[in-house]
Amino acid sequence: MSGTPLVDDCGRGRTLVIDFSSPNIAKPFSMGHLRSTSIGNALSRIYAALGWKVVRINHLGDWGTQFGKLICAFRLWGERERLEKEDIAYLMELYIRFNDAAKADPALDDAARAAFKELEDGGAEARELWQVFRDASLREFERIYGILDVSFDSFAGESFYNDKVDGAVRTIMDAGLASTSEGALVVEMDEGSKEPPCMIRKSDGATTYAARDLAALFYRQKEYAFDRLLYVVGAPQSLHFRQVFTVLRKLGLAWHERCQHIPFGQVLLEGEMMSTRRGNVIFLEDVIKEAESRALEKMLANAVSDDESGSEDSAPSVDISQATDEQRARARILAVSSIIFFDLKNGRIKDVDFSWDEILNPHGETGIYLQYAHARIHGIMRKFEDRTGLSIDEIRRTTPVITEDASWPIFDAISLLPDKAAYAAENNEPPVIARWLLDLASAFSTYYRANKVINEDNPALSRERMAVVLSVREALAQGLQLLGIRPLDRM
RNA sequence: GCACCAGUAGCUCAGCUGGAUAGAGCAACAGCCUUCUAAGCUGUGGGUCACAGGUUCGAGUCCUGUCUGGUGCGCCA
Repeated sequence: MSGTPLVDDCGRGRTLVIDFSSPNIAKPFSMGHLRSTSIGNALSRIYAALGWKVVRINHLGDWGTQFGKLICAFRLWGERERLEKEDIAYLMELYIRFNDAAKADPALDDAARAAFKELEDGGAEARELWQVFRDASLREFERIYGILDVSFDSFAGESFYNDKVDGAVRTIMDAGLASTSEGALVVEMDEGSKEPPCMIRKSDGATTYAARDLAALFYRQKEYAFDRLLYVVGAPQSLHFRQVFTVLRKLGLAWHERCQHIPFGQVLLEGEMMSTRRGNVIFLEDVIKEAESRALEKMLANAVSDDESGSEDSAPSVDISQATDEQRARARILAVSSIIFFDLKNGRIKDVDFSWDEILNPHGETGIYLQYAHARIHGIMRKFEDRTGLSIDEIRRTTPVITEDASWPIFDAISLLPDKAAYAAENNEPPVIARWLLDLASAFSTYYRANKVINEDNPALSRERMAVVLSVREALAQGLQLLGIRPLDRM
């Protein structure tokens, strides 16, 4: 723990259930998946800091016709050894191959639907394949979540609700809300509303996305008795959530008001939606690797120009393979910081066009800038006691005496955090914290340039400035953590 | 066709719920490393806040309409 909490625990005693990340199984983690993950993770941390009890749910897309496709593809071309060795990459290959083949031969789609029906009916072989696919995918996701420092309390995905859907449908029918339309079971929206009805059972009797979400809602309300339920899901699904929440309201369930869809804009590639199937997709790990090697390069170059006091204007050539494990670990955290921050610095609802140049840019309003400010304070701390003979701990424990005008803008910036955190939670907008961090880091950077903290001749000044800088460090660390970013002590 | 979302500097965006001369970053240009990390700091140029009305003492912010763009619209999830 880093000292006293900087935000009020106004959410004490309340429970938040937050559904985020929720990737579809059998596809590698793409930049498209990152948004829900980073926004959801940041919101989880912000609410938790405000005292809420937070239940993080990864509603895995581990059910549906797509598994019929995978099962079919595996029966046609599958090799166990490759699956075990290549995990998710192999699954994706099969998935793409199947989709291509189905374009030429539509009968394959029927076979896929049949295979999914087998799965739903509990066919042993289909079930076994599904389990293998799911396990392989989950292993891969857990690895990525480890890199991102994201965790979940539950991975109960769509398959988990398979045996709960009938109950949910029955509840809706018993309430007299369901009607039959073109052979399917639907709930009509409000009188006079132009919204299409919510379909809860297909004409062939199969369950729908909406029915599974309703089953999940009933289950979560019973299991967690939440005060708020957030769905961090892309904006294109707005209609779906309006329909589902309307069904809750029509059932007379007062808690429908506690459920909220938190939409966000899509990550586009050259103006188009990313699609694993079409192959125009950027994988998260490729971005992390590129950012990491650039960070390492800079890190090693800095170390070189540090040793040779000569002016090394043109970047010295460095050999990344010489990096220590410790340097690699730092570079990775820095890479992840810049990617997460890039995702969180702007309003949720905006679409973002993916650009290597922008996401890898080390200058300006970036995660790197924030980490740099934090690391520089640690740099001062490492030298302070030897040079001044003063104790950091002692300064930390003492109420600072403020005499310099330059100190005030810093404390003013810091003092905004509680309001920002409350506002960020109320509006479910992590970027509010991101913008506050940039303001604080910018104020600090200016201060840092103009006010040397270590001053051997003036202990009183050293004390005051150290107190200022320690407060900045704590606030930066706290803000970064609210966004799910691990602060670095050294760069 | 209907619904939802958006439109602020060349580009990417803030603008915390109506308050004074609209702010950052990137890009461009000009400066700053013998002193705590230059992944930084300082400065310059750049805006009819899509358009038109309305409410108000006051509108980038609220209302109406128009235009432009994005997304979605029962048997995918």
